[in-house]
Amino acid sequence: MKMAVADSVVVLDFETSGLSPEYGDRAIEIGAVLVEHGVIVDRFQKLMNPGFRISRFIESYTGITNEMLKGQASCEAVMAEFSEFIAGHNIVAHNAAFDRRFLDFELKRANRAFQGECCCSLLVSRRVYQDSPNHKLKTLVSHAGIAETGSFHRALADAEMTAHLWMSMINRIGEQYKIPMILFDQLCELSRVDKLYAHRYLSSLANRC
DNA sequence: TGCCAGGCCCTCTTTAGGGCCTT
Repeated sequence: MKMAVADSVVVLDFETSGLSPEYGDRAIEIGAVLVEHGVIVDRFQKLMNPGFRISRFIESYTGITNEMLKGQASCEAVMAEFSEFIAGHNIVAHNAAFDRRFLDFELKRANRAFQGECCCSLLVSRRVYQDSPNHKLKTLVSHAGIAETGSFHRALADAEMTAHLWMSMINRIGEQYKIPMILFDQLCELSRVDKLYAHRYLSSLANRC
């Protein structure tokens, strides 16, 4: 198992055949980046064959076609490999509840499990970027002045841009509140603080510095 | 072909309803 550095996190994104594994939906692509000390140092991207044809809507939405999924490894094989990539790390995702459901579902089918903590960049963004028109990933990337690294709705590109959004929010907190280093656990706590009290919470962190 | 979920969050609220966000 890899040893995680203190200031590290894996940012991940799933493309799936639909919204709910409970209704038979499966992952079709996983993309993830390992961020250490504010720098992307490793990447993981794999298409996976769900064992059935995906809908035209998903083909259009993601750009991933049934033809592209032919001959790809099974979800179980890809997730067994991915479990090694995330071992020992905490994870971040945009609307993390969605990705966490698929992560747990697919890992279970691969006889694996994830033991780390999970934080949602969407919830953090609702507190840090309260001036954004909405909190879709694409809007936030534009709002924060982040360069697009690929096509939206492809797993690795979305994971990379979510990682840059994550770092952008950390930098914004640092600049506004003079907090030189905010910890993963503190960002998780921020995501749970009532939106109206986010400023108070961050000010309290600044006072402790 | 079109549908499915679930948690957050706001307000015309809290004994609720509906939009947002993910695919």
